[in-house]
Amino acid sequence: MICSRRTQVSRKVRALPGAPGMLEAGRNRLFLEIMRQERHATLLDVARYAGVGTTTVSRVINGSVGVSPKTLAAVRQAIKDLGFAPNPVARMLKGEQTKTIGLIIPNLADSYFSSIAEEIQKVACSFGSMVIVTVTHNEVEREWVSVNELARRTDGLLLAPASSMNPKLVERLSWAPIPVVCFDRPLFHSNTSRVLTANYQDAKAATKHLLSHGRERILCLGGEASFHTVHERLRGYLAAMEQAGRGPLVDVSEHKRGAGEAAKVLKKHFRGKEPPDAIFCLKNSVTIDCYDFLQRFGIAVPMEVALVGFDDFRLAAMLRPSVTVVRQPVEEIGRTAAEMLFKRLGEINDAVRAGERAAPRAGELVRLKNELIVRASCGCEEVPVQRLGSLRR
Amino acid sequence: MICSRRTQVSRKVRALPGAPGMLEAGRNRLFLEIMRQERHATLLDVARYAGVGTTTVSRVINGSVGVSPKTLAAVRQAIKDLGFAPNPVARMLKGEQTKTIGLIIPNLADSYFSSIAEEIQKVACSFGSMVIVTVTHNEVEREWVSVNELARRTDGLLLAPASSMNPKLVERLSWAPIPVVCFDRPLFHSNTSRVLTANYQDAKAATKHLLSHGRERILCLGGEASFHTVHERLRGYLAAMEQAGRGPLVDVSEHKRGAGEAAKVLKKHFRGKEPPDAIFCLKNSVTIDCYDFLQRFGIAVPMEVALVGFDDFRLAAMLRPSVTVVRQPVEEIGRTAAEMLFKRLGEINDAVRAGERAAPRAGELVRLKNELIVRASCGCEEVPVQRLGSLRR
DNA sequence: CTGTTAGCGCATTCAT
DNA sequence: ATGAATGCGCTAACAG
Repeated sequence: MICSRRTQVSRKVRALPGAPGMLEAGRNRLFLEIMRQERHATLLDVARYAGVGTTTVSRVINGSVGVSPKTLAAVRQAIKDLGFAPNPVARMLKGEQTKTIGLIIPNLADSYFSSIAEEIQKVACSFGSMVIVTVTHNEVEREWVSVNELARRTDGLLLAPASSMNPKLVERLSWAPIPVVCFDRPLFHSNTSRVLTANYQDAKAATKHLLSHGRERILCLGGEASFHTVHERLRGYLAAMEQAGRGPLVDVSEHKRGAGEAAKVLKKHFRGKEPPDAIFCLKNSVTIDCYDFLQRFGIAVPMEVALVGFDDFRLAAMLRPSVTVVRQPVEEIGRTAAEMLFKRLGEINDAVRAGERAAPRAGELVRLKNELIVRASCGCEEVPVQRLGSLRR
Repeated sequence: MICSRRTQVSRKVRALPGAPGMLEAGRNRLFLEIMRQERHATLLDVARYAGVGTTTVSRVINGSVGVSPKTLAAVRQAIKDLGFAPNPVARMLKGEQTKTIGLIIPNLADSYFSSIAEEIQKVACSFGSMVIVTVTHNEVEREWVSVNELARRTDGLLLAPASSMNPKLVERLSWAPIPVVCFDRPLFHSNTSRVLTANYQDAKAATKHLLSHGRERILCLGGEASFHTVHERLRGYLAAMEQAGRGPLVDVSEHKRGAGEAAKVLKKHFRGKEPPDAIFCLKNSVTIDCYDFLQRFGIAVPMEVALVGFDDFRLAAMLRPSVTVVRQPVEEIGRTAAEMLFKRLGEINDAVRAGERAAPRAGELVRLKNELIVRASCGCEEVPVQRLGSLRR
């Protein structure tokens, strides 16, 4: 967008004869300036070149309705000759759609979110929109800034809220004239649509699975309990334990970066007089840290301790023992959220071009199902090694 | 950006008395309209509210130089009261910086690229810019579209070219008035800056490492050889083998999605009369597929077959045996590329606000070093299990 | 069917 | 120190 000579050059162009059937000389000059990339062709350039008005060109760009075949051809040719493409920024300023959506997630390096981002990207692309991604690192402050920046330059927002309890943000969003769809975590007391998974239910199921293996002292190891997702999973665990008449064993102390913290917590538990005989991890990274710990200290899985984690991860199936997990439908989450947003965007668009303001609609809630991927760490059998015979002759 | 009632409301406001020391009635009306989110406050609103001109408000926003303390305070108050924030889109249209950069990568779900994206995001944020991400899936067509879309609405581009040999794109970029930095892969015959890693050299080193373990029949397993990165790594492998006087053993047939293909290829090799005693994988996903195959068929690593892969991956250290890899400095790649872009952007900005067009500068080449992470799969010893004593008392 | 014109919100000369 | 006026590129009333 930086183009220092633009102003001067453009003045020159504007001084050119603009009558239909422009002089060859002027035409060439115009052509050259643009070809030399000194600036982009504008609508006006095309109009002049084709010897028509700007409106006509505009019409040709957006649908070509009500334009005589002859002019149409001329304009098309002009567009081609000049390599004209409408300036999206100018369109935005006119209050049209920006053809851009915002995606606000905690972290791009996390495969969970980056996979969702990939899906969202695809959907957006299919709707002819681009995606601006911002990262919050779960900090409400950064989220606030992102929302405000994006609200002015996007058609809609896809948001994994840094906190589910954020009245300030809720108010801001009710304010904003753009639709928002939350995913992974809800945003309480707001009427934004949400795409969530059955955290409670499937955590409960996972815990029950462990219980069905005869495990009694199941340690529930948490991520930060402040996240609604983790909170729900914890609730599921507690429900299952209570239902089974077992006392809960929970440690949701802060597991920040690095295996160090997890190891410390685990050591404490394994030094106790009644060490756990199973562990249920509420979060991807905790599962991995935990596995690392067990492996490093030679604690046999699943014989001594069974393990189930929430969230699948690449290679979970390739570890020995392979790790049983609750898998979230990652792709589906992203796809669904994006589709909901574009659906709403479509409605708004229709409303705008028909009557007035679109009817404010209460947000929907879509709850997706997770899947318990049974592998070996829970106590179920390992997939045996395949026959070697076929290879070694 | 969709706001159907805007036009009407704004007309009303514009008709309000605009004299300094605006009437309380008008002031309240203005205030209410904006507070009711019927529209965003504009520069003009602020000016009217504060009883000053738009220029003054503009000055206050950008630096506040040459404004009397009294007016300054008044304007600041007005901005606060009205919750005014400048519309970024309008600024863009004025030919200012868009405060947006474009990131074009093959895939967001790939942890290599998503980690890079995360870093880029951070850097951009620190420069007050947002990032629009588009995904090419290594298709030149999609890349072409992305570049063209982004060129008009961003200050600069960060690009992992779908193909290193793309004259059309090269020409288009020389055209575009925005700076481009390529990473991971170069773009031949273009003068864009590049951030690459020492693929050749470190692939050679990795191969040598395998050779130093006495391996003789080292199979080089490839990704798509069309990528420059893979090509370079292959060259490194070949150089090492030749230097060691060993015949190369290469299979870079297409390894598309799924372990199926890799398994097929590997089966062929292991059924041969002289099966490989080591494998060097040129690409992350191939390494994993390969490991999976070896594990599934019970081929002992590193005893029967040693394994080294290019690109580190999460859990490589936790597999048993752990996997030796060449690790690319992922974060550094992203950070460096982004910083180079913003440096260039700064130069251009300076040039624009000083004289004229910034001097076109030849692109730099930064080549980052990779690191051979020695773990167990190459034949080096496994890290032993830690003492249990400290845990079990 | 087609052209003229008036803004969208801001930054920016050029006056005062 | 301050303000009026102009235009960035485009769309959409509103005429012909």
